[in-house]
This record gives sequence, structure tokens and C-alpha cells, in this order.
Amino acid sequence: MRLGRKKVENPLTARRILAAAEEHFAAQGMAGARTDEIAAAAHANKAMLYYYFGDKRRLHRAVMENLLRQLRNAAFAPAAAKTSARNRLIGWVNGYFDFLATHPNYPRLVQREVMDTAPKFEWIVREYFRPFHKRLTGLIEDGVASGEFRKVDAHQTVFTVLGMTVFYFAAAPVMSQVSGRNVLSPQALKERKHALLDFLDHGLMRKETRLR
Amino acid sequence: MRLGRKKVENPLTARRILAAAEEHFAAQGMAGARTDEIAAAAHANKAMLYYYFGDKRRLHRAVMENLLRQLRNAAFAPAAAKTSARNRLIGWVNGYFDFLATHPNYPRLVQREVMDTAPKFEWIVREYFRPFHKRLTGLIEDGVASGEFRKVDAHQTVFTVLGMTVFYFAAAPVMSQVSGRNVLSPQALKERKHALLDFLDHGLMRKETRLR
DNA sequence: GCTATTAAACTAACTAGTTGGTTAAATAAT
DNA sequence: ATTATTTAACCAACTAGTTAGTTTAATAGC
Repeated sequence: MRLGRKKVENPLTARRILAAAEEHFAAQGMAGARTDEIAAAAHANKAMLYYYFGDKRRLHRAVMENLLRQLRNAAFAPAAAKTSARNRLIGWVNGYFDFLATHPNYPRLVQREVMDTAPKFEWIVREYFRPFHKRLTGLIEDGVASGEFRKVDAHQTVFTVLGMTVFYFAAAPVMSQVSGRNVLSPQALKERKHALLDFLDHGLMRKETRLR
Repeated sequence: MRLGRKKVENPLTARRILAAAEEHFAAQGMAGARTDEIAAAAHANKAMLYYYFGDKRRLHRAVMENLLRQLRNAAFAPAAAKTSARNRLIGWVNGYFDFLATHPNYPRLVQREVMDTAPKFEWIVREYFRPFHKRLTGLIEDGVASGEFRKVDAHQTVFTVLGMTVFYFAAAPVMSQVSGRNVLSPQALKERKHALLDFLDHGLMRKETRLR
């Protein structure tokens, strides 16, 4: 016989803490974020943070895992049926771009992780980055093999595409300052996506593939 | 009457502290770096850090300023005489790439700054980023006007070029883990630069300009 | 319905340890 | 002698993490 209060599957308080932590870790980094401030922003007692997540490190990990899982579902889920490499790549870039645009904390959180020297993100590499990377590399190789893409080095091209996509979002705060306009406004995002696909089209696709 | 010890213009201890701080701020961020560890790594007493630099924030600023000044001298100094936009751009990318390759701390330090929301880097934007950005944008516009480049949006193209160049270095630690090889080895760097210029050539240059 | 019981959710106050920054005194150079 | 340079010891403030106890809500027995 179950007795006592029922354990709710996804407590509101835990969700509020996770959301607040995501914001603070993205803005200040793991070392810079303050547990007191996270708790206050979540309108929760600091002890709840430890009650639900154990400690600061595990809270941080929960934030990362939550976002990476979402990304996997968003940009990698529609495994792309038997369509051309070009369409699959464009589909992936579109999905990735949209995910970045709707999850502004993600690029900064990940960037912070990949810049750290300590090998504490071993699990991220194994569970997420390597699969992502493998998939993208394969995609490029397919396109080269089918003649849709120019004869490029797949590894290098993956880094290039990743860089030109993610940098914009990771550096968005300052970019707005430098360019004098909000680079995350809907209009700016539309222009950005167009410029990205256009550059990719000319930088990667063979002339015959490009027409559109 | 000048009496007492002479003040040396560039004390060794201060230089060691600056170098150690650069390393630690790049690896752990401003909040994560520990003044004790910086002092220990510099083989100096912690008080020397405050003697020469005032406080942690000003030490951090000194590190940034030191690198930004070097970059300005390296990648922007040979103001490029009256040569083609294509050559000037290639020259700039080459210079920037080489600077990044020889100063592995720079991209991580800057990336950390641009990701922070606080407007504490106002001086960096004013003194360095905006001039850099203005110069690059003008360069792209020149190329478009002269017909050497495709008809691209100069602002977007600047972000793209910056992203594809800098991301590789900022994410280098993890990239090596993901790809299974040291992405900063001389051989890897050579391949990277080639892939970069090749992608740029096809993504940006008009067919007639490209030949090489 | 009413109350005892139990587990979960929550809180205020506290603690142990860390961190940036200071200081007073010693040493070295001119 | 005078001033620059260096050091160990120190401290006030802060921070992650804990604890002891309270409240809430679900169930069981009557």
C-alpha cells in the first residue's frame, strides 16, 4: 500500500530551477554563476537546488543534458529519408539554425564547455558531439561521392559549416553592439539564414547542383 | 637628487604574471581563474599581482589589451597597398589565421568576453572590434563593387568569415577529442588553412576572380 | 466525515572552506 | 640612506553545501 504524498513526475520547482540555472550558467559560466542567485531567480529556496539536483555540478550537467537532448530531437530526429545529400544538408542546417535561434542559451553553454581544457565533458563528446560529427561527416562524404558537392575534405567542411552557423549566435550579444543593430531580431535572423545557405551553396555545392 | 633603486621599464615578474594570467583566464575564465594559482604559475608571490596590476579585473584587462594590441599589429598592420580586394582579403585571413594559430589563448579569451552579457567590454568594442569590423566590411564591399566578389551582404559575410575562421581555434580542445587527432598540429593547421581559403574562394569569389 | 500516519516538498539558519585583497616587515639595488 | 621589490601571514567577505525542523498532501483506518 502506497502511503504518504505522491511524487510528482516533473515538479514545477525543479523546472524553474533548471530554467534559471540555464540562464545563469550561459551568462556567467559554471564558475561565475552563483547558486544563491539561481535559487532566487527560480523563486526557490537554495536547499531545493540540492534537494533536486544534488550539487552545482550535477545541476549544470542537467542543464546541458536537457538542451542536448532537445537538439538531438529537433535537428537530428527527421532522419531524412532517401533524399539528396544537398537536401539533407540544407535540412540539417535549417534545423540547427532554428534550434539555435530558439535556444539562445545553448550556443554559449556549449561554447563554454568546449573551451574548457579539463576533460570533464567526456560524456558530452561520447553521447552527443561524436554522433553529431559522424553524421555530418557522412553527409558531406555522401554529397562528394554523389557529385553534388565539390571535392572537399569532409572533416574540414564540417568544422567550417559548424563555425559559420554557431559563431553568429554565440557572439550575438557583442555582435549587436558592434554592428549597431539587434542581430537576433526576426528580420536579422531571416537575412542571416539566407546568407548562410547562399554561402554554403556556393562554397560547397557543385555548379550543377546549385541552381535551386 | 635621484636616489634609490631604478624602476625597470618592463619587469620580468610582471611579464611572467601576465603570461600565467593569460593561460588561466583562457582556460578557466575570469570567474574560474584563481589568483593564487596564477601567482604560483608565474613563480611569483600573490602580492606581486596586486603590486603590478592593482586587482584581478585590471589584470584581466591587461591580458586582453596585450593580445588585442598584438593582433592589431599583426593582422592589420600591413595596411595593404593598392592591391585587389581579393588579395587584401586573402592576406587578412592569412594574417588572422596565423595569429590565432600562434596565440591559442586569444580566441578563447575573446569568446568568453563576447558571450558575457554585461557591457564591461565597451572599451574592447570601441577600440578594437568596431574598427576591425569596419575594415573588414569595407573590404568586402570593395570586392563586391569591383566585381571580384559575388553580390553578397557585406555584414553577413564578415560574420561568416569570422565564424569559420575563429570557431576552429576556440573549440580546438574538444575538436581534437571528437575528431580523434590533434587539430592544432602543423599538418592539421596547414590543411585547415587550405580548406578555409578554398571554401572562401568558392563561397565568395566570382568565377572569373577565382582562377588562382 | 474525521483523524493518524507517512512521504514529499519546502524553509531559515548555519557551517566549513575558499577567495580576493591587504599589510607589515624583510631584502636588494643604487 | 632611500626606494623598489618581494615575501609570508593575515583577514573580511563570500560561497557551496548542510541540517534540523516545518508544512503540505496523499493514504489508511475508523
